[in-house]
Amino acid sequence: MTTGGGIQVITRAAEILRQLKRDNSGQSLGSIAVQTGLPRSTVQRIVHALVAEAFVTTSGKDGDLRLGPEIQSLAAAGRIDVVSVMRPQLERLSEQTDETVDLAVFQHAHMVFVDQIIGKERLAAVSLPGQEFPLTNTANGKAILSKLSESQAVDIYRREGLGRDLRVFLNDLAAIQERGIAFDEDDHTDGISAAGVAFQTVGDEFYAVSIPAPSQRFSKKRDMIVEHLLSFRNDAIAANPYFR
Amino acid sequence: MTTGGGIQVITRAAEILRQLKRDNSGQSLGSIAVQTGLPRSTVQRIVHALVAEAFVTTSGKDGDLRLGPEIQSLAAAGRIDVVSVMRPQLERLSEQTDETVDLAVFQHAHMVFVDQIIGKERLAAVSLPGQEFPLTNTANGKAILSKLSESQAVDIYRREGLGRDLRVFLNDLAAIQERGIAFDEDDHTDGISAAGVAFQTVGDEFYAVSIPAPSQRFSKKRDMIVEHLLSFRNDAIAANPYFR
DNA sequence: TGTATGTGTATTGTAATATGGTACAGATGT
DNA sequence: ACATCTGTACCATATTACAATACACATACA
Repeated sequence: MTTGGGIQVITRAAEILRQLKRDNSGQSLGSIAVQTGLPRSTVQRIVHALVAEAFVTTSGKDGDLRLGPEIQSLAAAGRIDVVSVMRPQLERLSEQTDETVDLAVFQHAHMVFVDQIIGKERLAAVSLPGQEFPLTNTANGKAILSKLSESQAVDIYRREGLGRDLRVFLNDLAAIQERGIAFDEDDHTDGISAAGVAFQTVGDEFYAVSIPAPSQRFSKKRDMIVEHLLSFRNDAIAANPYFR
Repeated sequence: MTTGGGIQVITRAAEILRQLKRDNSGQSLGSIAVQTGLPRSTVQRIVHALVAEAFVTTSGKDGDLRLGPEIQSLAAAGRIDVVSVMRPQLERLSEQTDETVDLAVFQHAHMVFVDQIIGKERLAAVSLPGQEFPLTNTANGKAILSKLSESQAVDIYRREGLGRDLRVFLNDLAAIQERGIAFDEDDHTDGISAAGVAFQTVGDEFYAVSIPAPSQRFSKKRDMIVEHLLSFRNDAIAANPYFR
């Protein structure tokens, strides 16, 4: 897929690894050869080299090639700290809108706040980092739900069991997917509304950024907040190779 | 002729990646060349190829090579499910000891139970998966603390603030490190004692396996439980390349 | 301001290196 | 018994990776 980058073996090794990423349930040399279009003997050589480096594992059995432990180890060392990476961007967003900005991560079927820039016009109720929130009635929660598979979303919808109509809920999610932004209008907390956008890391962690405000003020600034949130998504997220 | 694994470029590319793993704060071509003993121009070629595959990132500035996003992406696909991998081993452990076996993960300065095999002699109080526990007064918690850095351990000790002496606590951890096993004797729950061992994944997640039992029975079976826990650590953990 | 040493980049002749066709030994399942 | 899969091994070939060398540009030091 990727354009040739200088060294043939490495391009091919990467192709093989990406092929394993596509299906990591245990492939054979032949399977990889067919899928990548490489000669089988070539695949064999390269795979052997990758196994020697623990980038690929051959768990004993036949036709059983998977991504290996060294990749996990490298990933652990290369993991970026989303909070500190996002910090300056969130501060900018807060300045632009003059509002509080929240960063939350999706974890164990919950939303967890992990960072917050407090706006100039301080709210009475501020959510503390570490605090957990539901997904189905918050802006950032719904933003994330719209990025999950429908079955996952429905699971969470059922678990949180707020007495809404499933079809209305799914329509809502569809609209969020289309616009790329979610809203909470006095739903989670009476008198507070919010808008939120979601993104995911290449490591498949889900994050959401939301801007809450007293509903009166929110409705006045709504268009402006939406605009800044969406351009934030372009500048800070779409531009960063670690996010999607 | 070939060192280590078959294909020279791949061996070298892996060396370079491991060098970046060692220090991912942004290295230069020259630095990598020196550290790996490879010619600078060779390092340049290989790094360029790795950048083209997004295994390495060059964040604009000079001397700024880091592990890239594709590694995170591969790691996400190759991540193993510790619970299902451990399940059969834990079942065996439960059969061997005739006791309940718990698996917990270290998360956000807490212990979280993620799996449990209920022993034949059922306890009255069973901990449910998902439930959180402190570290400083549980067997699996202390087992994990003994694998963390001293500063981390002390942080958690302070946060959980149970009224013990810090020096006694640190001595306890040292003993656990040495023996590889931790104990809780009527400490977390009166009448219940437990033994626990900890391990970590190559992705640097920390897990612990513990065996709790009513204190009377525990003291009778203590040696036997210890023996099986330790050999479990050899068989299931030290033998698995994903763990350490 | 000159010198030294760092950065990344580009070129190029050489031979070492990866290549991939071909063949083989076992499984597995038609 | 045949077809088709698995992984493994060999080895002549020239494609391929190799690394010395030179360059443009920063930064630091004296």
